[in-house]
Amino acid sequence: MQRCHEYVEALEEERRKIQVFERELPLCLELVTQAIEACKRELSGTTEDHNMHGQSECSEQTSNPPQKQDLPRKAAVTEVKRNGAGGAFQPFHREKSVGKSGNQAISKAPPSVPASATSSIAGAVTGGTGGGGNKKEDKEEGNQRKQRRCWSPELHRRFLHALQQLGGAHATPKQIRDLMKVDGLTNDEVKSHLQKYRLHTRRPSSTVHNNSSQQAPQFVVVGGIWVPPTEYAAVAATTTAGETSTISAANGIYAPLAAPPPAVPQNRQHTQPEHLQSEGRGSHGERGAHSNNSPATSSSTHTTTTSSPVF
DNA sequence: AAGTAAATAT
DNA sequence: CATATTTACT
Repeated sequence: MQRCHEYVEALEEERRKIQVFERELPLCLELVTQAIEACKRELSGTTEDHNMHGQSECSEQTSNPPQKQDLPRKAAVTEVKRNGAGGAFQPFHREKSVGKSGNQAISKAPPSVPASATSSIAGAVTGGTGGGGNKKEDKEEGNQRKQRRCWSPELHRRFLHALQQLGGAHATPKQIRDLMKVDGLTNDEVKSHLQKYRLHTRRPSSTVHNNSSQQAPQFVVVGGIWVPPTEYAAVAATTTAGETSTISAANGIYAPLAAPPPAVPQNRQHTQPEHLQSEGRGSHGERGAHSNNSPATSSSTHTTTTSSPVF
């Protein structure tokens, strides 16, 4: 029994190590977890003692007792791509793109693990995708689009941090990823985020359908660097001599961080002769009759939500 | 492997 | 309908 106990502990340690690679080795985690549970069952069976101690971080402990709790011992084959080096596994291939609307119900999250991560960030970082809860058990089906990586503020924070260390948004995805030190984060994911980031940092003008009347411009993007919601003004301040230090407001999206001030389209006084119509992006039949001085033009649709991308 | 555009998912 | 994230392509 003693040995068994030690075995369990060994397994648990193993599991802790694997946990980090939840995304990459879902099956491993599952297997080890199973083993542990099996051992524990046996132990508790042998001994009257209910060794249910530190069960803290085991399988889903959803606060949903009255739920059909059939053991999820059905290893769900999850996509496991990035097998960089000696990729030992190459799961099932997904048959290219499947019909668009056909398969939406059959894919959710991999192995869910509450992951009572040790440090604060660990959770936010490691659990990258897990932004939300994973309900339905995924059913088989070889196809499974990669789980959407959720860029939690934590991740974005790291992203920015890395970006800084590399000075500027010219950093290469790989470099960034390395500095971020986030497990499971792939190059492509970073690349993608970077793309978005760049898109956003670039003068978000033109398309901006801002009516000059719209309250005080919540954020003026002056050659700034995009900063995560609130906070982290510090980061900016630290790194470079923050010339312009006007952190955007609450839902601020952009923040100033001394940078080679690109042409900054300052406030446009009600200049009407300004033909901002830079690109005739396809179908934009909004511009009906201009000469209409009708007041109707005013805020027709309040839906004009100042979009605030969140990371 | 970096950039970028197109495809999808939310 | 707008965005966020993934894929495909170069």
